[in-house]
Amino acid sequence: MRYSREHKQETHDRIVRKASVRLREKGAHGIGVADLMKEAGLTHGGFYAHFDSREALVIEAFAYAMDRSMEIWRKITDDVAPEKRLALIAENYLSTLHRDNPGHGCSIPALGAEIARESPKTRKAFAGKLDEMIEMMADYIPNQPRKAARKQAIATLAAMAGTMLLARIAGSGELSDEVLKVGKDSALEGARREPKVAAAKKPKQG
Amino acid sequence: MRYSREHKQETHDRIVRKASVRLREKGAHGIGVADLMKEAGLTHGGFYAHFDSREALVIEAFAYAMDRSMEIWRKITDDVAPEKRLALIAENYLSTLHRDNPGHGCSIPALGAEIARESPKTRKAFAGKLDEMIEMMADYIPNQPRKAARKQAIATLAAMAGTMLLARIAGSGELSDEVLKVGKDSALEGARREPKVAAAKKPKQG
DNA sequence: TGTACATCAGTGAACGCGCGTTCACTGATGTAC
DNA sequence: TGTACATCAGTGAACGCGCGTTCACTGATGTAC
Repeated sequence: MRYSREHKQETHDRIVRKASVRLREKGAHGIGVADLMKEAGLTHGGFYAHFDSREALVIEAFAYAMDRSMEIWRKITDDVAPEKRLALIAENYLSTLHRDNPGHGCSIPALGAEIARESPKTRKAFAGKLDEMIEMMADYIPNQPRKAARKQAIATLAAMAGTMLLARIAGSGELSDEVLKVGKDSALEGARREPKVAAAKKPKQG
Repeated sequence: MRYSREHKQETHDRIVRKASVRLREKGAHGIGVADLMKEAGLTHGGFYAHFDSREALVIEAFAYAMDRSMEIWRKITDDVAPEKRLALIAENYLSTLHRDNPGHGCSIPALGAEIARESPKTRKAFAGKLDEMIEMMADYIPNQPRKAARKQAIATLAAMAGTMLLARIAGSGELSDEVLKVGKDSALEGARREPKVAAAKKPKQG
């Protein structure tokens, strides 16, 4: 072999890493193979030694981005009391820093709509990671039956993603800041409220 | 003039109408000028008699789509009690019908991310319509100071758009239906809860 | 140990294709007389 | 009234361009002997 055993894997990973940033910034169709390879310090011809197609890279880059998001969540909640974790994640998520740096942020508001329109294979890869993320959020909701925790996780993630989407549409001015602020208040309030509501609901279902 | 006075305007409107459907279905970059003109029963060469550029059509088509959404909201809430309007809108919004027909649905989950990345001009046009939509939703939240109503409108719209985005990522299976259901419960609950929190003097409805 | 060969990640030109846009032209109709 | 001309929405070929993908080639390094 020409290069050391790990060399190819390292290059592959570098392409994925750089692509995951640029794709979130510019959209799933917003940047070409040649430019993505240039980001990784390579020329475009070598692309197909690493990926079957552009779409295959999009899938990998997107999965990588979702994993990174979840890793960040784990890190920031590492030494935080269980009942405060969800609120902390929401607060981090709904920051101007996140809004203004889509390249290093959550893929859902950045790429969700586009990837939902791709081939079933791509969409399913996205859906799988989405479910992982929901499960992870549910883990951060203590003192609740699993089903209720999962519901709250879905509602919170939807509110977070929707708020970020609206904030980015609004730009970076007054309306955008207002949207982020409301999203934060609403998420924090939801985190406080939901446990009681879910507990009271249970006897009602009979 | 070759055609009757209204002919050109009618053609223009037809292009915008058809484009607004296809763009929501396929994304802001998912369909070309030639195909959009074919949708309207024309050939691509005539496009520039109606629009300065493709982007100009995207702006018009998107604004049209937002206006249509607001018109639908007005229609379905027309003879409904004021305090039930927001819940009715959310219920309609978070339906499988809406999820499975993005072409005739809300532009925010369909085009939001892409348009937020376009030129400032395009993004601002979107932001203006977003604000209109927020204001309209705030009008449907009675018995509240305006500022609180606006906050609730933003939170509800964000939750609605985020839920639809997640549901479309999830496809049309179990996870997707779960997402829609949770979104609906959460929106209805929010509509019930918020007024009490904001205004303690409001009498209970049971 | 040194030498010859095999490997294959990466290069860069080239491919076909579809895109947004331009442009000379058409021909049905409005207008002038 | 009828006739000649002007208008301009719409046509379709053509443009330059960038895209994803292919391919013959390169050359540094691993391996065989």
